[in-house]
Amino acid sequence: MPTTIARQLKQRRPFSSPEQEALLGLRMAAARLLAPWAQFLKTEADLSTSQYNVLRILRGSHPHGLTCGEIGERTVARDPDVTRLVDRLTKRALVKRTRSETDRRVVQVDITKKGLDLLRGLDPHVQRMPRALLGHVSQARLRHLSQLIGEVLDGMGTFP
Amino acid sequence: MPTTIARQLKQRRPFSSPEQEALLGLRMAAARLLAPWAQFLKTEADLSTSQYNVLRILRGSHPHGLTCGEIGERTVARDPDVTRLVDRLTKRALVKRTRSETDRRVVQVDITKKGLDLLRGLDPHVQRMPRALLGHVSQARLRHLSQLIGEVLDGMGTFP
DNA sequence: TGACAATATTCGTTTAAACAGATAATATCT
DNA sequence: AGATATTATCTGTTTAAACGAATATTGTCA
Repeated sequence: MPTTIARQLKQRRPFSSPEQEALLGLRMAAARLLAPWAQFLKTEADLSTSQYNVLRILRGSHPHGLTCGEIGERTVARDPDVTRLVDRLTKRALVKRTRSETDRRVVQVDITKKGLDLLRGLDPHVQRMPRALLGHVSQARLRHLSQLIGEVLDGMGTFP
Repeated sequence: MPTTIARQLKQRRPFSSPEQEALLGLRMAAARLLAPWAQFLKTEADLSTSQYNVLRILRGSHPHGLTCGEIGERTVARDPDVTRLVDRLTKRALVKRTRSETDRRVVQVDITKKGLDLLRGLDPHVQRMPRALLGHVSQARLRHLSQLIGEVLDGMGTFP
């Protein structure tokens, strides 16, 4: 018996529009995916999701590093908050700062060996997660799902 | 030109599996949906998403109210944390507590008129949101998306 | 040179969430 | 009646995020 989103939400009434149903479905899926993920990161590596994301970004541009501004752009955070986040990561020696030689205002933040090791230790679980959470859906359907999500993301409006 | 999730993520490599792509897609969609929502609730009504959810739940069982334990079950929160959340809502007179007559250990938490008014004021925006965010995708495709998400939610594994 | 812009930081503050531990009040069961 | 369980609270603490405001340093440009 196929389970509808309304059923999952223990909602009596059907949805008033396909948009409503899709949005609620995405929100519910998100909640069920993100919470375990955040939990896992915290217990396993004592990282918040933002911290993990920043580390991932930095691994992506290793060994060049990124400026605080660039990090802020990619994570939609404001400069002072980036500074503090980097502070916390620096305190644990997962990243390091170096003044740029060419423009001495900017600071290059780069992931350290310890940071890379931490991420590498997490990688197997990160690899495992998709199958653990989505393994019960056929690959053809997952491809279809990705296709549709791509369309949703592409040109998604703003709210409010 | 269709946009893939890999493109949205500014990722060079394609995904190693459909599961990975779908999971990342869901996470990204979630982030882009949930952040504006949280932002909106905060600026418009000074509510956190958990607070809003609790109010919604209470509206659903108005005027009977729910015990703290029941609220905790539905929001996966511990009792002391429920108490504090209810504290905050009580301080703003959005909910009220009443000792149960039959079992004087339990406290019935119920949404107040003020809380109902607050929710009602939000409702139009809540109605508007789905179209604002997803209006660019055809209804047929959204129905398809909901169908797939339903399958994902149904029998989703656990992680770790 | 001097005004202005850009970059990162510092400081202070507020907030909600999360967790642990202890306690009061009441029910229930033997 | 007494032991135990349940329900909600209180207390204390830690944490990260978020916001505002100010500041030092450096670069840019007229």
